[in-house]
Amino acid sequence: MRKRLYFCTQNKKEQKMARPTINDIAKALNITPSTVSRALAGNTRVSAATRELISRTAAEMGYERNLLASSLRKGSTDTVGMIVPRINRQFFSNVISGAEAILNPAGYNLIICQSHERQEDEKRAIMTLMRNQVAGIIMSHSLETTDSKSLADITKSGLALVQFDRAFRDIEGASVTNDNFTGAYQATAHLIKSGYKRIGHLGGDLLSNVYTDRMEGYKKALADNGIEIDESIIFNDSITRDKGFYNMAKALQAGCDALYCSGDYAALGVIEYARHNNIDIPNEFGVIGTANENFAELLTPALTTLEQNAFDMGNRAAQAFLDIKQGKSDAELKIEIPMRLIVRDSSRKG
Amino acid sequence: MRKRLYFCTQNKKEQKMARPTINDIAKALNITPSTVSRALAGNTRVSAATRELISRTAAEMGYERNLLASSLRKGSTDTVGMIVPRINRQFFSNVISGAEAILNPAGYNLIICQSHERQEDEKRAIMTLMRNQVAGIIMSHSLETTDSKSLADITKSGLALVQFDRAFRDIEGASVTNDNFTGAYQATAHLIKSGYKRIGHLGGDLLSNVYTDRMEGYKKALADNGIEIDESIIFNDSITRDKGFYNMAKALQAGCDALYCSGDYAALGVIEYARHNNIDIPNEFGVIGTANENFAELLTPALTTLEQNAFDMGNRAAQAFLDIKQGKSDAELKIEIPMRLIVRDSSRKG
DNA sequence: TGCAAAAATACAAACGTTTGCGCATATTTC
DNA sequence: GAAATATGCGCAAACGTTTGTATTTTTGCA
Repeated sequence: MRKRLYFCTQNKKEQKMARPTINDIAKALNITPSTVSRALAGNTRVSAATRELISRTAAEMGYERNLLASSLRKGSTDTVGMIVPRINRQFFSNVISGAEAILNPAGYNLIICQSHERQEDEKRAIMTLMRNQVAGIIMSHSLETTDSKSLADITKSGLALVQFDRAFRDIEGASVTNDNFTGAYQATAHLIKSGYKRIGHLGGDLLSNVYTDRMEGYKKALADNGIEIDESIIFNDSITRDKGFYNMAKALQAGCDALYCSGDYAALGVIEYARHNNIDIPNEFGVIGTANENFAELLTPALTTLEQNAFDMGNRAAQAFLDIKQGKSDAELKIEIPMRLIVRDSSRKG
Repeated sequence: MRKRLYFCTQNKKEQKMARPTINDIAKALNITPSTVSRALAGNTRVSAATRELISRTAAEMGYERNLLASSLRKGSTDTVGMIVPRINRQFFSNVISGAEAILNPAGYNLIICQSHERQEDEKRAIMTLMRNQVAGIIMSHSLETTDSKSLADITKSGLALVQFDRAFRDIEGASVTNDNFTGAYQATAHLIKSGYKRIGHLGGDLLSNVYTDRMEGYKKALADNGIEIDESIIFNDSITRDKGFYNMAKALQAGCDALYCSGDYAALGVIEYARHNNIDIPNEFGVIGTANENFAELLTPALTTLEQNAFDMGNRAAQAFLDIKQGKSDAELKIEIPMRLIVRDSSRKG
């Protein structure tokens, strides 16, 4: 079998040294590895004196616990997996930061995977995470993922699952979502109150709860204000900048004087179309976006938008994971976060 | 000792089942675990027939290799660690994506840590990654980290190290950086050619090579064009929006009519100050930023900026890691990427 | 001083893989 | 037809921990 390189006290200066193990420490002190292990774990079964001695020599030798071995033996890891569609979206990277802010202090580490909005990548990510024996998975599913089967497999194999933002409702485990319905309701109501008369909607893919909920909120606000719903000014699958630009033209043809958009990028397209065609926002036309992307406040006019507090969502998703580990029942772990309407120039009809 | 839950063929429907191991597969087929292991690894020492049989039943039983055990035995993992100051910065998240695009197909997984620009967090991250036995570390050090000691420890313990963007030059291992000097030179030269006469500089912390190089490039461009360097219009430690706003006032007092900024956020502050004070950009005042943040093109006026191709940088950093694994010498692995000047309205003097 | 109880440490198995070696059986070679 | 080679698989050790149990040492107390 292979030989082990034993820890050597710098016989050549600056030499690369094999990492010392608890066995090396044990050998150096003429004790057994089990005592070393217990000592480093702070177990009181080993005397304070040797505990001190051990941790000192461990530090001297530059010992670092091998988490592979440790986790293998213990049968559990302190790693949680996180799957997001894309890491380079303001929203998702902030959710990640938020989750990290809770999980790191709790002793967990994060391993991040991207699905790139593809179901296949998502499945691969789930497999990778399971193979790495993560303690749980926090995820927002890809847009391609329309059935919840692969997510169900996660909980079935005993892993903690927390869905966030985009969540299947028929799945056991925790979920943290925005209250998209109420948010969209408020945004639409704000447009009505501001005096816009014919308000359209740029929505997203209706296979996702996120977008159906927003559309429903939009419709309810209209209905509650006695405005008839006109399906011809509801444009689904329209959350990109291009689609926003394109559908703004259609909305204008249909006589709209305002749009509630399910995404800031779509709203950006709307503003750009208006700029190109000398349409005065907000006086002639009102726009509200969703997400509060970092550019929203920087546009001219600054974009009114529905904020989804990403960092907070990450916090709560992480907390939900910890709660599951503590044995809280799933029922208590379906969390809805209110959205906040940030009113800026793009909806201030003067 | 603890009992193992053996794999059970769904005695209750939908029951949570323990993950099957190669031992379970072996038992089911009345062969030994070693054969199973070899079969699943595609080893030709086991016959094609049994190989087929094994991989079929493995699939049936829902077997997934336990990477903890595998890596422990093999003495190496397929995980590489990545440390960035903040994940929710456009630049860093794109570098991560770029690295992932190379590493995933090569069979590696990424574990991401944030230093939050704090040296302590960075050290902790390094420790965590080492404990997790990563195959290498790709990182951009925190601004607080002014000596390269903790980075040196990485290579000393035999890990592959790739620095990107912010890199200590005295460290063995690979590095991928922007050609900040030439980039800044070009940006400044462009301002000169556009007819601006008194060009100042909003720089960053001079403890970082990134910012000293940019300042040197700026100075060289002035010198090459026969313009005297005036230290009073060089503002260091000024890469935030606030500082940009604040130092724009000072630059104006000092008679500047243009600024080359080491960051888009600083340039944003400059533009905002100009807007508040009715200063016409670009006619009265020229601005160039650095980074091409996503908002740069959306500002009014659109911001001329020096692009640092983050995705490409991630690609190359990952490739450098793979090269190290292949045994390429460090000398070949000091890579400089050219920057690209994207000319937009903010520097078009009319 | 002796003896039980308590404290400190040692022993050994186990986590799930991988892999060098050995041992059969099957195939080739002269 | 015997010797040499290939093929297919099993055995057992090892990776570095953790932990239940056993053993030794120390302590307290009569």
